[in-house]
Amino acid sequence: MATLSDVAARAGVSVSAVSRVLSDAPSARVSAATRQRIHDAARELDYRPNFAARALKSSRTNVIGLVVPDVTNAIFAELMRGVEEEALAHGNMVLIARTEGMPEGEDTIPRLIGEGRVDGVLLQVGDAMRAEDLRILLAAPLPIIFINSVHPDHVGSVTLDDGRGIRIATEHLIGLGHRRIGFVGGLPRSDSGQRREAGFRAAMADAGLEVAEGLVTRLGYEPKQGGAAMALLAGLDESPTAIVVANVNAAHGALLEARRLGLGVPHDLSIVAMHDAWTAANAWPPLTTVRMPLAELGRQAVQAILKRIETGDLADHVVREPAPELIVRESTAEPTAARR
Amino acid sequence: MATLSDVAARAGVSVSAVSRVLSDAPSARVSAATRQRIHDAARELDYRPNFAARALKSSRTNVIGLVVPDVTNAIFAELMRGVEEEALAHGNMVLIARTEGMPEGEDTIPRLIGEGRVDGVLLQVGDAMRAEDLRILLAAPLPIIFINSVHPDHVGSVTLDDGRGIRIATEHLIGLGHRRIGFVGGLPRSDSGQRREAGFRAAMADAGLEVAEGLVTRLGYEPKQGGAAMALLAGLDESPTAIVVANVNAAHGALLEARRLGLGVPHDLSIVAMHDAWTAANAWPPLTTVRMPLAELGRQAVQAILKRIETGDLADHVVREPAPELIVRESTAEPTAARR
DNA sequence: TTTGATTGCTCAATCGTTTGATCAGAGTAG
DNA sequence: CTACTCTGATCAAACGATTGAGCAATCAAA
Repeated sequence: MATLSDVAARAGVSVSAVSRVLSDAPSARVSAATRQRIHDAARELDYRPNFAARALKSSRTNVIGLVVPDVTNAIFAELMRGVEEEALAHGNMVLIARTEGMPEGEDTIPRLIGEGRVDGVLLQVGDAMRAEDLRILLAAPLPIIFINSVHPDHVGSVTLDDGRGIRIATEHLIGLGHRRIGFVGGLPRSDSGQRREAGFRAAMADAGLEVAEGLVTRLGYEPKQGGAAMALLAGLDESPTAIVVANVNAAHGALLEARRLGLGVPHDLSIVAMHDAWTAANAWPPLTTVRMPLAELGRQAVQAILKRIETGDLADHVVREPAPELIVRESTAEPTAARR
Repeated sequence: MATLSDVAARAGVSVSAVSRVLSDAPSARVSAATRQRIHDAARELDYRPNFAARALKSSRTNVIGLVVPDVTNAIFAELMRGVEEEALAHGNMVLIARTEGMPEGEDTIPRLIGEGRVDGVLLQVGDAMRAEDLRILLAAPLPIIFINSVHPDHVGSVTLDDGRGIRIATEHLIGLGHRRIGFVGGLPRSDSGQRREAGFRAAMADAGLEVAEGLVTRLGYEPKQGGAAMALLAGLDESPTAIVVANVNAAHGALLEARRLGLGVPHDLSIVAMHDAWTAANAWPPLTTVRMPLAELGRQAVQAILKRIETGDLADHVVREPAPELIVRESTAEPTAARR
């Protein structure tokens, strides 16, 4: 690989001249002719700055860490896409670290921040994140932006308008004529879970409908947990005619369990889920969902962290555009007369 | 962050002594007492080597690049898990780069290799990888291991025993009594696609069954393409009673299309797919699949590239253990008398 | 013509590690 | 007592880029 001094030699100038021209430093006083020769030489040698040298000198790696619970998730995939695109657009790369299901004793997080590998971290806290890792991250002298969660002692987050998304889902069911509506939520300690449940309650209240406490579950966002919630709700004396599921992954589990129990969807039970993913379209019946601006969330998270790194500015921001969108597929319908 | 010289100062020794002790260089002649003081000081300061400085000096980043078509894919997720775990076990980190669906004009690949960000690259070639990116990768003076594909002018790959996997799937259908079996394959130019189709033909031949050419499609691994293949096969005069789908993602599309067409699975049509993923268990009916050792593939790919980096050794290797495993769910059954 | 400012560069230190070369002192052999 | 050989360290030069300081030449103003 060509170095700065190779380019300098070829252009017949000093290394510093080359450095200044190629990174067009404002303090560069270089004639147009020299400038041209430098650019030519760099192009001919296909010069690319060695990132280790640059990082060492400037203590900027142009890498941002994306710490997520689980890469498998179709939802994170969309988020990652936004993060990656925006990062790239600003000349940054993304180093992904997973927090769940890691072998015992691994130390990715400490290494990520301790060895100076990243300029900042985008953190999506999952249900099973180790408290120790979170502590280390918060204690680190490194910019951190929380994605879709807020932390009591930490300013700097980008979140979705979860309440609005769930409200749209709930209003869809209400509009179809459902009155006994259940809620399959995230874990109670989950920040987004609380916001989603609040959205559900608000929508119900606005429609003058009562929320039967037995119809609200808080088991988690995973398919298995969605299935467990479904089993719970179906076993009730007064089971719901429709459910709002706070996460599309849980909705898949719920759907599977409903089928196991012989419940026809949407005939016996309507299901609407938050977040859209390709799996929703391929489910049977295809799931009605509310699409949230996940890619935009990722993009704005990157903007937030870069701003933080460059100017020190810090803020909590809610992503409202593009607005949540109801994708009506085949898992929701009017309640049957018998069950209304 | 503490540096080597901070540690040296605290231990009352020179920087080089610290460096040698902490990276326990064989050439280090240091007394046990000094050694102890150095270790203590390092621990007290929570010293971690600055990775930029280390990379600059040793031209080793301990980062390996994982270049995949698409992170969304549940199949890659499993692969990534294996890659990540094995890399971590050897003190390496993983930088993920996506090749499909990237904005025009991005230059991730050239930057990845040109700026010295990675010690080597694990490359999963997808259907839509840009020829230019592939050319750059092959031309780069950087170790590259192909994952589940082989390249004519390149030694250094780790592949699955695709033929064996498809054979197991096919034999399952034959065992159930199916004789008119279709194949939903990958694109003809795809390396793995060819191996899978060959496995299918071999299994059929061994059972003395003929492969009707109209029953073999080669549209691709994506859900949409699986759906298109399904439409094609269902429209045939002599449609199959069962199909082997070369990829579970395509199987989801096929399943959806079958339902659209009013085909009952498995009553009218059995479906078995290669690769297992959580989506398969959550489909309706849950898909019968052949689980391939994807995580192991990832692990061995890492081993291969580290070996390549350290010793220069290069080889093409097929991952046969753990052996492909048939996961019988509910999408396969004996053919109905009427359609046998 | 001297002074001062401006232009167009180059010099050299520095970031934190690694590593070959060097060196003082102790021990051993002759 | 001299000549070696170890032992246990230190010195100093890289790696490649950035950046403040310096310097020679040119030009305008006094």
